[in-house]
This record gives sequence, C-alpha cells and structure tokens, in this order.
Amino acid sequence: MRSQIQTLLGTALDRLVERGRLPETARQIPQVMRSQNPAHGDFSSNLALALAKAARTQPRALAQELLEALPEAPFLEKVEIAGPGFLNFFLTSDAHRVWIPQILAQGPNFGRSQIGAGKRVQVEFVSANPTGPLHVGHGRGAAYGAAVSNLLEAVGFQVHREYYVNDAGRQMDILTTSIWLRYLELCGETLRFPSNGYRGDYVWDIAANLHREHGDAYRQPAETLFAGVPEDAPTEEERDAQGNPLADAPQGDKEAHIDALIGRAKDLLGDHRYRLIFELGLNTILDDIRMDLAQFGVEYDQWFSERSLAERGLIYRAIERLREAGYAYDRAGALWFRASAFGDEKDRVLVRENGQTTYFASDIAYHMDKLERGFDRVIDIWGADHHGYVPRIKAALRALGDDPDRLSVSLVQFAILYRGGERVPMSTRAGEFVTLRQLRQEVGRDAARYFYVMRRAEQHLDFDLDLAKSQSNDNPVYYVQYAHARICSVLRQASDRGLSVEPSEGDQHLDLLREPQEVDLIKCLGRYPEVLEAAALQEEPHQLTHYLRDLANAFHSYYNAHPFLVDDEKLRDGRIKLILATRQVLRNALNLLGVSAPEQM
RNA sequence: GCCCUCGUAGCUCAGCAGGAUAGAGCGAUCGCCUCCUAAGCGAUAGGUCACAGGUUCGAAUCCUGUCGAGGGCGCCA
Repeated sequence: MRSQIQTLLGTALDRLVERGRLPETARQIPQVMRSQNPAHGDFSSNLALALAKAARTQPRALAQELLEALPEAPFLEKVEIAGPGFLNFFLTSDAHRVWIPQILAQGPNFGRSQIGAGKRVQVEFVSANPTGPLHVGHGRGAAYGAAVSNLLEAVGFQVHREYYVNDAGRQMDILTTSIWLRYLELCGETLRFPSNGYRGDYVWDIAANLHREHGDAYRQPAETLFAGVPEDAPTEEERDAQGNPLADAPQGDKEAHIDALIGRAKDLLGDHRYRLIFELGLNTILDDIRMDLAQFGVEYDQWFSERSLAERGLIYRAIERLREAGYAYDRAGALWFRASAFGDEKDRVLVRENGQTTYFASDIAYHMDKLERGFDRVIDIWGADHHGYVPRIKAALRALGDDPDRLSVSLVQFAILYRGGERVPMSTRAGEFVTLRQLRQEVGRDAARYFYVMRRAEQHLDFDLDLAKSQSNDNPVYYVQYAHARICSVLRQASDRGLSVEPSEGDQHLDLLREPQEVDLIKCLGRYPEVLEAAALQEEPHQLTHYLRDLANAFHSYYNAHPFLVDDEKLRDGRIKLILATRQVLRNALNLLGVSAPEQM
C-alpha cells in the first residue's frame, strides 16, 4: 500500500518536472510513512517540505501543486494538506478490509515476501565453546539469532544457520585435563585441582563415565603428574573478602600451572588415550548443547568444526594468502598480520613463537571459507564482549582481497537476571552461573524466547524472572498468547452452540465491520507485512514483539466492546472472519519468534 | 589512556536513514464481569528526551564537547 502511494506521488513529481516546475534533480523516490496520529490519515509524505526550496516556493503551495498533479486512485478516500506542508493520505475503508480475505487465503504465508529472493545469507550464532553447558548469556544469542534467521527467511532469503564449534585450542586441552584430574580423584588419588580448571559438576559426570567404562586403566599417581609442575595461583576460595591470597595459598601463575599440567597429561597418557578423553569430553558436551538448543526451538543447518579448518589446510592457505599479499611478517619468532594497515589498533599474531596458530588465524580461515562458500551476506552474532574483535577480522578480509561489507557483525549485550527485584549473581566462578536449561525450566521456553528478543540486541536486557513466570497481563507473552487462546475459545463456543465457524467466500459481509474497534483491528492486521519486512531487513525482532502487543491490545479491546457470536448471521460471519484473520497473524508472528500459540490457557 | 555501546515518565523500554502535540507496559488513582476466559477493557495523572554548543525551514533523532553507566583493549579462546 505504501509503495502504491509512493508510485502516485512519483507520478505527480514527474509531471511537475516535465512542466518545468521543478528541476530534473528533484526526481526521487518520495518518502511515505505511516501516520502516527489518526488525524493525519493512514500515510503521510513530507515531499513538499523537502522540495520547497528547489521549487522556490512555500511548502504548502508546493503541496497544493503536487495534490493537483496526483493521479486518481480508487483506494484513496481523500488527500489533505496539513501542518507545514505534509500530504496526508486517507484510505477508504474498503482498502483496509481487503486484508482480511487475503490473510484467510494465504494463511501461514501471509506477510511473507520475496524481497530477499535469490540471495543466500549465512547466520552464525551462539558458537559457545564446547567446554560446558550453555548459560543465560548464550540464550540471548540463541533466541536472537534464531529469530533473525526466521525473519530473513520469511522475506525470501535463503538462510543457512551455522554453529562454529571451537573444538581446537587450549580451552579444549584445559577441559580434557580437568576431566582426567577428576577421574584420578575418582580412582582415589588426592590432588589439588587447578584454579584455572573447569570446576563444574558436568566435569565430574564425564569423569565418572570414563571411570565406569575403563576402570583404573587411565590412572597415574598424582605425585608423578604434579612433579616439576610450576606452582598454581590461589583459587577464589583461597582468597579473603578483599581478594588477597590467604597465608597458605600458592603464589604462582595459573596459566603456567595449567599449561604444564596439560603437557604432563599428554606425555603420561600418550596421544591415543589423551585423544580418547578429549573426544569423550567434546562429544558429551556438544551433544548436551545440541539437545539444549533443540529444546529451545533452535535448529542449525551446519555445525562447523574449527579442527576441520586445519585438517583441510585452510589455516595454512589463509596465512599464505596474507603473506603473498604482503600483510604478514616475522617478528620475535612469531608471524604477525599487519592489521594496523587496515585501521586496527595494532598488528596481531597469527603463528605463535611455539609454532601454534592462534584462534585469530583460525577465524580468518573460517571467514575466508564462509565467503568462498558463496553467501551474499554473512552475519555473525557475537556477545558484546567481542566487539574489539570486529575491526581485526574485517581487516583480515580486506587484506585477503575480499569485500568486508559482505560480513556484518551483530553484537548482543548481556542479559541480567532479576528475581524478587534483586540481581541474580552470575559470576563466572564455577557452579554459580545460571544455565540456559535452568532458565527454561524456571520460566518456560515461550517466555524465555520472547523476553530475550523484546529489547534491541545492543541494549542491555533486564530479564525479570518473576515477570516472565507471572500469569497476568503484566506479562507480555501471556498477554499475546491469551489473545490467541481467546479467539480459539470463541470458535469452540460457536461450535458448541451449533454455529458455523466456516467463513463465507471472499469479502462478503466485511462491509458490516464498522465499529471503531473493528476498524482499528483491521488496520493493525494490514500493518503486519510492513512490520515483518522492517524487522527482517533491520534484523530487529523486537519490532515484531511490539507489533504483537499492539495487535493483541486491538483484539482485547474489540473483545470487550462487542460480542462476536451475535444472532445476525451476516454480521457474525464478518466478525468471525476478522477474528480468524487476527488469529492467523498472531500465529504467524509468534511462530517466527519461536513462541507457541496455545489454543487454551 | 584509547575504542565500543548506552543515558527518553517513579521503574522497564519503544521512537533515532531529521518531520506535525515525544509513545507503550508496569507502578499510582478512578471506573467496568446477570454477557464469547477479568490471564481482559476503559479513563486520569506523570517528561527541561543527561548537559552545553552546532548543522536547518524543522533535532529525542545528525555533528562536536562535557558528565554519568556498562563493556573491550593478550603470542586466551
């Protein structure tokens, strides 16, 4: 509808240009927007204000000329000049009502479009290290990434959802060593668990599995293992309230300590047995993450292994390409990428002094591969703590000769949980973090998915657990779902009374819908395709949650003001059509957000 | 120190490719169930859009600076 008005205005503009009233440069796609205020009609345009200077006249006078040059259109009730020179367009009530048969005919497809047709988009999200269960911070990335993917798909893009599995690197070695140490404790060894190890209960569980399967086959005396290992740093428990180490606490370096333990573990276990524990840890945790996300309604097309990059020689190839392009150089025994040549703060290491490639090198190779796979757009959804990482990855893409604008990075801010008005503590200290699974169990999947995307991604999110659980109108999820359930309930009642809920053909009886609440609701339904398009193209699912609130409100107001199951068959038919259409749009929008549309509440 | 994000009603937030009188929800106050789920509806009150400049017909929106909040600045991942 908006584009049709744009076309009309464009024609008027062309006419004025042809008459020499306006210069050639004035030709443009006119800005047409939804009016905020109903007194200003359905749509308005500021075209006359924008061009008044070029026309060397007053905005209102130019608006008058545009108005006279405007072609006739059957869907327009009237066009007014208002304020400083706005053109306000009022649609006929018929123009609004045509949405209802369209919604009923298109069903689940209503609102979808083909704007992105033929374009492939990759969305990479969550990608948490497989070293422990997902926590509530990952949950927001999951809900946001899944919603953005669904939105893009709904407007026609071919979407590829991907999870980057960090199954290489030091964190996995720390996990492997942690599992083995817990296993040794289960064998009866006494040892001091490293401050930098993974201390969660799940590590005990994996170790217990290992012990159940293999008995003491992997046992080594703790004294042998710790012999010659540099001293650890104090753990949290070994510090006082001010964070100062207690008297008997170790005073070493936790990094050197854990690295030495990893080295000892590899030597003592041998390559084969070390790999076995490594794989056991990786697979156990990855399976858990997969299941967790699946239960959260988040599915992926691909789980991309970081290790596969090295196996396919992609890291080597990326480094060679950088070297050939002259952006890699040796210094102090390491290989560096000249990121500073592309606006990054400083140069970055690709290959460490010890010969190992960095995470950054893997990531360059990964992004190189993403672009080579031919996606028109690549979207990375990262936690906000990674924002410093964006310039260097873009710098690398530019150095490789790729177009860095094909990659866009969305940074999702943290979610802060509140319970009883108090902030829920979430220190990274082992055992204290709240997992995504715990959150789902506490508030349910629907509330979690909805709350996570209710705010703009780059905005800090206050997640009120009590509100998410409350079954009242304070809770936006229930408010919207209740609208859906209410419609279902009305239809059930109709059947119980022997009334037909099968709507008549086409636009019959819709002209009877003239109550103000009916008009508001119909207008709201008609906005859905525009809202969906904007939410998708701007990657902002929260626009959809705001719309859903409006739509549910329009429906609840209608419900309170007028009965639907009236004796007059024609009026009843019209009203049932309207609420059927409302139910459809509620379903379509909730579905994109991964929230259910219950028939009963 | 440098960089990023953000300061809008008592609270939580929309609005930000400039547009008309700045909007919701919660909370507060007052109303509405012989009637399709009151998990609902209606009404009222509540704002120097952090502050100061600038750009222009017009600024919550763009630019600069100040103040304040959170985050990031490893041969970690």
